[in-house]
Amino acid sequence: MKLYNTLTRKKEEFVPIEEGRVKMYVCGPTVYDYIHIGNARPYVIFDTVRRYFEYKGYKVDYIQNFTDVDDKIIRRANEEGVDASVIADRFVKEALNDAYGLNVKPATKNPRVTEEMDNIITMISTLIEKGYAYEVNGSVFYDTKAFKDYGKLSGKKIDELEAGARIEVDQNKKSPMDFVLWKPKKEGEPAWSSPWGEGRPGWHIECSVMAKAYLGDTIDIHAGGEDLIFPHHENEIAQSEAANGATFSNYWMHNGFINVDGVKMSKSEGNFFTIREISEKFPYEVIRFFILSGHYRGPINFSRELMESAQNGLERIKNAYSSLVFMLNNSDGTLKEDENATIEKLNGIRKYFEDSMDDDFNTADAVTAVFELSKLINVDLNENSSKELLEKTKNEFDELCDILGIIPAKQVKNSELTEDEILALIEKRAEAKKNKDYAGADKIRQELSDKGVVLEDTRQGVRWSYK
RNA sequence: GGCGACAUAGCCAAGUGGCUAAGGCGUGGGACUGCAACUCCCUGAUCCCCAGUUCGAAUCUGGGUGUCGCCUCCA
Repeated sequence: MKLYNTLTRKKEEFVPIEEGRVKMYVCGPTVYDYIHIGNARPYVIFDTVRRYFEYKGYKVDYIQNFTDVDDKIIRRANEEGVDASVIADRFVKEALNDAYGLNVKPATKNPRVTEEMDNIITMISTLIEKGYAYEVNGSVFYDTKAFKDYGKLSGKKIDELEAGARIEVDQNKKSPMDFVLWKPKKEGEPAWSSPWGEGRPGWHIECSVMAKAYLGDTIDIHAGGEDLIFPHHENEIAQSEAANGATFSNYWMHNGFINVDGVKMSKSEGNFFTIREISEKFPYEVIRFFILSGHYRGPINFSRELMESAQNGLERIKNAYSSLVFMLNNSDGTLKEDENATIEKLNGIRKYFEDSMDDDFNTADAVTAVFELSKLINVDLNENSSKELLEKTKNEFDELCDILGIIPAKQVKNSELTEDEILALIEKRAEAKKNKDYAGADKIRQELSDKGVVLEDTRQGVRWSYK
């Protein structure tokens, strides 16, 4: 397996620290609002990475944090007149709901900043002891000049950064590039006690601490959005490697951004979409499928047209799957002589899928493999196919879709009618059709449709499914 | 200003030296069909421009043009 490592800017063969195990840390959202389509991308992409590792037989430790202390959370809490923890709890819950909807497997652990204060204070203390951090008036800053590798991930040089720095510099800092590890309490803000007084941690320290706490000093893969490369991930490296005296992460993976109309999505542009909003128009699974249809490192554009395109494509896959299940239910027998060619095709499709995923998780090509499989079902299989072949096809379909996190089956049990009642109505309609009573037949089809059951007349007979 | 990414059909999108440049959506035509849906067949590319390397380039090199991102909270 090869994956693109931001640190070396090359595709590299993946070699785990511990055989058969992958330690992954993915930067999670700040919980001040519902997660947006941009957050959904790393959720879906790295969940798919995880699923593929698991398919390959690895055990994956998957850690994704929630940033639950932050200016934006505090601001919102003040607006609503509630405690910051109320806002954080609410949106952690909502983020988990959205992740569930996107069929993201639960993380091994979702640590939260507020639950890691002891570890945070310990690491900051270590950094001070080792001479990588200094305290001024209740603030603790990281001394970027003390860490000689600073800039190795983003390819930036401190001097150039200083020249280009346009931010208002905190007078307490030794250098403009130094970043805060601990900030003193301000009135009306949540605070924790520390050796440097009441306060709260800076943003970057949390990920270093949580990765260490749950995965150890050196992890296999650290992932997140490309905007996190600098300064967030650069700072994490500086913190972790200085404190632990070990390589922080062997591989760094970054997903590209989602644009809207070719421009970055942002609240100020007014082109901001939460997953919740989108899910009112398009099912979650379409959002997931849409994200997987492009390469994770490139930018993708978000628009209604593209979502519709994704929806139609997914529908095609689902139709093929229903057709397969329908054929399977009415089949029997072992593999026939003339079916060997189809078996060959199945093997070829699986290989294509694996080759694609092995090459830096090329999900766009992996999706193509699923389309090929759909085509195979529609063209090469029919009512005379053996049960063995159909089962083999279904197994492959299920496995590939499971890696991508696509659920090909139509939703189940979405009707007040029992299966017997449905079959009875189908029988009744067949009778009407036989008597050329098409109005009557259509009436029954409409009745079923109103009750959530869709009928389709295929060459092999009437196929029904829930809406 | 510094650093970086990208440019392939109407749209989306793979492909990083070598058969007729995947796949999806859409369009148009046809088949099937009582209708509908599904499905099938057919339908589309001087691979941004120029120069170079090579027997051979979408793919490598140089230059140009264009779009975008990071450098400030951000997935």
